[in-house]
Amino acid sequence: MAVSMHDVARVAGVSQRTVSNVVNNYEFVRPETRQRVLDAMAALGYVPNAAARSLRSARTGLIALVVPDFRARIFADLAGPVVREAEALGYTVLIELTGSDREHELTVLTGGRNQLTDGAIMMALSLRPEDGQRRRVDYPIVLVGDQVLEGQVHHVGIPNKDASAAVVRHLVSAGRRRLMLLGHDPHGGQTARMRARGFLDGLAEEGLTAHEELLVGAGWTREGGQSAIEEHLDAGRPMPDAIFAMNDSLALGALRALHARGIRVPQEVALVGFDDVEEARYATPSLTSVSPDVEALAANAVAMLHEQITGKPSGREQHIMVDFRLKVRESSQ
Amino acid sequence: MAVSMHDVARVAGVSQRTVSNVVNNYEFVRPETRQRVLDAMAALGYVPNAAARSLRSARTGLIALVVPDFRARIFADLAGPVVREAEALGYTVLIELTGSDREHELTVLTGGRNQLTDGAIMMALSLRPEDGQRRRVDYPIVLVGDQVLEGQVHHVGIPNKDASAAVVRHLVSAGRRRLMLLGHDPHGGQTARMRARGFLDGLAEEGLTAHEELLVGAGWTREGGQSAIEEHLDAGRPMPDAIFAMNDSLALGALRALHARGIRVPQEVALVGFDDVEEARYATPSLTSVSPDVEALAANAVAMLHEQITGKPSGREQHIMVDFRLKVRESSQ
DNA sequence: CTGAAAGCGCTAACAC
DNA sequence: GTGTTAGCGCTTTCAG
Repeated sequence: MAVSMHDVARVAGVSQRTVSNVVNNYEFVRPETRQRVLDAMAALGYVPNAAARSLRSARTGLIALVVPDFRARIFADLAGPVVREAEALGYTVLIELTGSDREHELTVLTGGRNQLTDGAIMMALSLRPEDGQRRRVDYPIVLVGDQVLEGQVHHVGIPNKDASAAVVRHLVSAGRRRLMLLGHDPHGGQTARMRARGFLDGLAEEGLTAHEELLVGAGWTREGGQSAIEEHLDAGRPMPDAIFAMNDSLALGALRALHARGIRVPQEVALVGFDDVEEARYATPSLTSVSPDVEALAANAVAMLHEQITGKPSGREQHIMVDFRLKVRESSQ
Repeated sequence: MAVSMHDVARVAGVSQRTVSNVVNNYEFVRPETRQRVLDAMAALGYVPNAAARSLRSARTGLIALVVPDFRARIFADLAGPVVREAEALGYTVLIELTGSDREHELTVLTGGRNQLTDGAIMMALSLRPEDGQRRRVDYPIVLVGDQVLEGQVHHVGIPNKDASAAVVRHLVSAGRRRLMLLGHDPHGGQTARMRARGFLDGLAEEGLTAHEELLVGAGWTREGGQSAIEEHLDAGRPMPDAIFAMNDSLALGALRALHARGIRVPQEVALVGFDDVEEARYATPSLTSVSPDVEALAANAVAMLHEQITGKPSGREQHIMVDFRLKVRESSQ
């Protein structure tokens, strides 16, 4: 059996209460008493028991990070900052992988399997807006990304619409006029819809209109991007002078297809992606991409969750949009 | 306050003990009693309290996955399989990020900050062999990757040596003779040393010897690979007809440098990497790479940890090497 | 098969 | 400032 507070108290010649006070940095302990307790703790190798503490305090100090999969770069990028921010507030992060399964995501929304975590940060891909109603109200949750639920659900989002419009402005100001949207999916998730909206709004603001044949559907993967471009070219459809791929995977796939067909980027076609994955910097040519502020995403999500957990009245907005930057690289200039 | 077993017992008209039996799938409960309890649980929305359970049973059901950083692809690749395997055995996975900090890795080795986890799977990069002595014996740990500590530490490894020798055989059988080792670091970590060893042994087996000037040091990053190749070429050192880069980042950096200098891959120089990151498949030309069996790595690590936690006598080896495959792609043929 | 009851280690209300 | 003490919700020993 591990050493308990009781053992420490006995060795230090104080009561358990005093040991607890020291462990929890309670202010009013005489310095010499504190030192005696600290010495006893060190001598015995005392480590507080998390289970007992959370049983008593009804808080576990654990928060869940619920993501579809770590293979997709954006989720892996999120993990580091979330862990760091959480640690700073005294939480430990626990991973939960949903595989984008709707049932699994609903389970989290309705309170999780057991009372293991104080709350969750979730990147949900399969929830529907009306699922918000099913949320268990006393389980703190912050949604990250795009899926906005109905009801009182805190949320930190990526500025898909604004950033997409910014991409259009960038391309048009560089003299491009025939813009292709790659990865179009009007009945897909909110991410796809918002990025398309930003693209179309951006065109409209510039006095341009979208060419139907340049709104190209494709799975949001490299294979998707590559084959969509190949098919487009092989079918002899109108040639764009710029391509906005809805994420970097699509863009890198497109780049490969263009390269294989001998079409020069950016001379003949400019190319812009979204997410700014690491590879974007190292592609040939390096890829212009939208870089959402992931650190801010993590920091806000953890802070909002912490506020819910501690029940602090929030001065913060319930919905936050983080900032973005357009990293202009070789592929678009 | 949440519903407790006591509440369920009262509603079902049984004792708390019986509820516990039902929750834990204890066999000898009369079916009708079981059903009554189940109904009561459903009616009250009962969820077992993890803290109380682990306080009582001295097991938390949590295991820590300790990695340097999720940005490095290999760690992200490991997370999914580990979580799945752990789940199958009834564990939940908790992330701990060390940032390759030796102190942090030592903390884990010596038992972790608190008794929050039943054990840990660690990918240690900064520990030294002698640190094995400092291990707290009653805290189950499985090391993953290469760093083997002295003493009784379970370990699942990647076959760096064998795989590197296989790369050499592949290149030689394709007619290459002047092989460069990129990323050489004879005083570096065990990963670098074992891959170099495999490379040199492989050459020796083929009756070839390594040219000193073709053992090229470089940081294991794209920048490292790129600048090392650029310098090598600019200095007019001997030109290899094949390059074995010790990881894919190095290889992709090298590819960029070769491309920039107009050297054709694989016609003039063949190129092989290690790790088989996703980008390897999508590089131009696609990159031949060693693909360690990450699923097996995860499965073995979790199984070994589980055995230590439950104190089961292990029929399994204490040190396991997982399998690998050489994915031959355009860059080497 | 089921009931009664003893803690697991800790926090915090209550005393002094 | 410090000691006493009552549980938090659960598992498990001992009876029946």
